[in-house]
Amino acid sequence: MKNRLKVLRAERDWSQQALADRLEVSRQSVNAIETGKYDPSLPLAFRIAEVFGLPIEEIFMPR
Amino acid sequence: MKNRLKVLRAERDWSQQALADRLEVSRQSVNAIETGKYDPSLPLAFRIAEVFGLPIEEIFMPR
DNA sequence: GTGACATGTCAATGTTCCTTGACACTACAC
DNA sequence: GTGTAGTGTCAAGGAACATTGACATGTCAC
Repeated sequence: MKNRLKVLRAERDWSQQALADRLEVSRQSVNAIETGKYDPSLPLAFRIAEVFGLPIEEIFMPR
Repeated sequence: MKNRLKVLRAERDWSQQALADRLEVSRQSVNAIETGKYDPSLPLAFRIAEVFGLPIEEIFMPR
């Protein structure tokens, strides 16, 4: 699962910590998802989509 | 996380086993997701969306 | 009433997600 | 140089996801 988190975060000039705060997860979780160590849970994916105001499909994509 | 799996499956007249086969997961996993025991992983949610030809947001919803 | 299918659920096990706490490195300000 | 912010990564633990195998129930055809 690839994702556009890093770009979306950069567009908004948010640090990993700032995004983590908005998502109410740890900074390590944001970093792990961004660097592809694992995928977010579905509920977290929904929160990420909400924070960025985009559908899940425009943030995450297979492969 | 609520979901419309049971209805979507009924519309297509698929058994839980038939859906599980298409998703390449166990029947128990389909049942557990349908009955709300837990949420699917993000990759599985994508496969579910693909199988039904719908965006994730039209199958799963918060609360 | 026996057989086949569909569904719900349980136990036990393994993997993945998410946590806290820590350490290293870079870059930039002071 | 010292301090601070940002990022990447590790270890260890707990919570959530997914598995196989099994058993119970109900329905429907035959």
